Amino acid sequence: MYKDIGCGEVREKDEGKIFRFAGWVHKRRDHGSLIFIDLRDSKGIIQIVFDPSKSVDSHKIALSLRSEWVIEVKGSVKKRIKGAENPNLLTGKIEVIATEIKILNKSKTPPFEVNEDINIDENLRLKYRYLDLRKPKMQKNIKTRHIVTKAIWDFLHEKDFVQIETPILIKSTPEGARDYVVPSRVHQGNFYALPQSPQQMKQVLMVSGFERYFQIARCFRDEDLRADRQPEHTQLDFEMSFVEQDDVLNLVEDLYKYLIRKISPNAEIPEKFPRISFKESMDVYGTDKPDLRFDLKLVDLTDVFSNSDFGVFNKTIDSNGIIKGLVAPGCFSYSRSQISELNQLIVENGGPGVFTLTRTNKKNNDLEVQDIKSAFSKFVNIEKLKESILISKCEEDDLLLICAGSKKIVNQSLSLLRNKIAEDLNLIKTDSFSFAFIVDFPLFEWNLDEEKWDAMHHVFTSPKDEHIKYLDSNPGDIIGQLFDLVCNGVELGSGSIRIHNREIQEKVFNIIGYSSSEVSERFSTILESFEYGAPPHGGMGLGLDRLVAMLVGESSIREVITFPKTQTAFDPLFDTPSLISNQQLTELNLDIHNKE
RNA sequence: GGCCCCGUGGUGUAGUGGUCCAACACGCUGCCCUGUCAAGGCAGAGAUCGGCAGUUCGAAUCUGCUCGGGGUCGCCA
Repeated sequence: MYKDIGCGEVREKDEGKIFRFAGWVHKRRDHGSLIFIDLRDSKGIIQIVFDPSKSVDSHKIALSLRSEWVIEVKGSVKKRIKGAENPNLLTGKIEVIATEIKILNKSKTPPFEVNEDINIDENLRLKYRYLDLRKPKMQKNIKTRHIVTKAIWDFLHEKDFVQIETPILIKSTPEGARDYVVPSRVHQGNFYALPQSPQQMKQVLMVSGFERYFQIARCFRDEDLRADRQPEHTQLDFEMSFVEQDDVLNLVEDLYKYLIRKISPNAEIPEKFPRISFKESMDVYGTDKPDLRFDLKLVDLTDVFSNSDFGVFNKTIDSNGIIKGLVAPGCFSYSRSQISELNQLIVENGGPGVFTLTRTNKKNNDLEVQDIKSAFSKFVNIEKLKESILISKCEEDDLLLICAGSKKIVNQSLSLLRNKIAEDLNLIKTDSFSFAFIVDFPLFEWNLDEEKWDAMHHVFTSPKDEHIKYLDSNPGDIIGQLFDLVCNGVELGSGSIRIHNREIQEKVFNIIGYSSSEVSERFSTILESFEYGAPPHGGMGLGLDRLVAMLVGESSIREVITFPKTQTAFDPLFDTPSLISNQQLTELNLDIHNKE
C-alpha cells in the first residue's frame, strides 16, 4: 500500500501520529517559503504543509506540484495553529507537516477544473468523464448508488429473495419500445435483442418454483433520450409467487422506507404510503403521478356550470368535455402578466387557456354578481357562481383557475398549473419523499389512431378477478391488478399481478389484436410454461437511476450513471457507436448500404 | 421528425451592425511572499467568436444551411 489512511479520515485524536497519504493535488497555495497542498483522495481532503524548516527536500519538490498530480506524502498530524482552522473541512482542525514526498505521476493541466463545481458543456464532461467523476459531487452520487444497491441486496436477501441473472442476448419482441439488436454469427441473418426488461424470463422463473426472485437488471431500449431516459437503464426487478397485490405493495413500501432511512435519515417520508386509485388521482390531481408534497386539489365544476349562457362552457359540455378548477391560494392579486404567464404555460402544452375567478370578502351567501370577477360572471347565474366558489373553497384572497375542454387536456393543463403554482408559492416541502401507490388502473386503453385496445401497462397484467368476465364483453371496464410507485411527481416504477393461466392470457392477446400466429411466434414459450403448473405471481420493475437521482437531488439521471450517453445516444468518451471492420461484417454476413 | 435554448482564449461568461485585430473571472506561465484554505501582489501568454455560404462599405453580432450540446413534444407497453 502507498498509504496508511485516507485523506478525509484523519481527526484531532490522531495528533502526533505519522502517516503516509496518497492522492491527487486538489489545490496548491504557495506562500513562498510555506506551501499548502489540499490533498484529495476518495475519502476526502486534508491540508498538507510543506515547511522548509522541517524538510528542505520536500519543500523543493512541492514547489513543482500542480493540480491533479498524483503524490505520496509522509508526515505527522498536527493541530492547526489558533485561528487557522477551516470549519468547511472535516479535517479542518488538523494538518499534516510533510517530511517526505514522492511524485507518483504528473498530470497535464485538466480541460476543466476538478476542484470547482460549475456547469461545463456536457460533451466535454463526457469526453473527459474520468476527470468529471473525480469531482466530489460525482463521487458522492456514484457512492450513494452503491449504498442503495447494497441496501437492496441486504433487504431482499433477508426476505428470502434469490438474486438470479438472466440473459442479455434474448429474443426480439417488437411490441413496446424499439429493441437494440445484435447479429448472430453462427445463425447468419438472425438477431438477438437486448432485453427491455427481464419480464418473460422472471415469470418463467416463477414457473420454475423460485418463488422470490430479484435482479438489479440492465434494460435497453432504442428510443429517443431525455433527462430521465438513457438507452440503457437499471431497474430493480423482482417477482414473487403466491402473492396478492397488497403483498407486493407492502414489500416495496418497507424496502423504500428502509432505503430512504439509509440515505437520508432526516427526510420526511409517509409512515404508510397512500394507495390512490387511478381514477381518484386523475380526478383530484389530473395526473397518474401526482406530486404529494403539497396538497392543492382540482375540483370538478362541470355540473355546476352546465346550462349556463357561456358559450365556451356549453360547447365543452356538448362535446363530452369537462370543466375543472384549481384554487391558487393567496393569489387574489395576481397581475395580468402573472396570469398571462400561467396561460402561456398551458397553451404551450397544447391546452385551451385558463379562466380566472376572484371574489370579494363578503360572506359566501351574500355574494352578488358584482362581487365576482370573471370573464363569465355575466353569463352564469349567481347561484351557480356561488356554488362554484363553495365547492372549490375559493376564499377572498384566492384565485380560482378554470379550464374547460376534453378530459385529457383539462387534466393535463391543470396538473401543470398545480405544479407551477406550488413552485411559485413555495408550497413544495423540501427534504420530503411523498411516496404513493397509484392502483386500479384500467387494463386496456383505447388507441384512437389505430382504433384498437392497447395494454395500459403490459400484456401480462392480470385483470381483477371479478372483472375477468368482462374480457368477452367490455374490455374497457376491466380494472387490472396493476400499480405504479410514484414519489414527488415522478414515476419510480410499476408492477402487477400477472396472468398465470393460458386461456386468460390468450384472451388478452386476442383483445389487443394479436393473431394466433403472432402469439405463437412471440409468446409460445411463456404460454406453454403456464400449462405446467404456473403459480399465481406478481412483481415490479423499479427504476434505479431515477431513484438515486432523486435521493441525491439531481434532475438528470446522467448525474448518477458513470458513463452515460448524449441525447444522440453517443458516448464521447469511447467514441461509441463506431464502424466495425470489413472482416467483422463478413463474418456476420452483413452489408452496409450507404444512405443517400 | 417538430418546437425551444445554447455554442466567443483551457473553463465559465460579457459583448447582439463600426467605439471589438474582442472584455471579465477562474485556470495557465514566470517573479515576490511563513498561516493560507475562493490565499494575496506584480508581470505575461493564450480566441481568425462551432463550420459553411450569404446580406452589408463593414459581421462575434443579421439571414440561410449545417454540425455539436441541452430541454421538450412525438416516441418510451
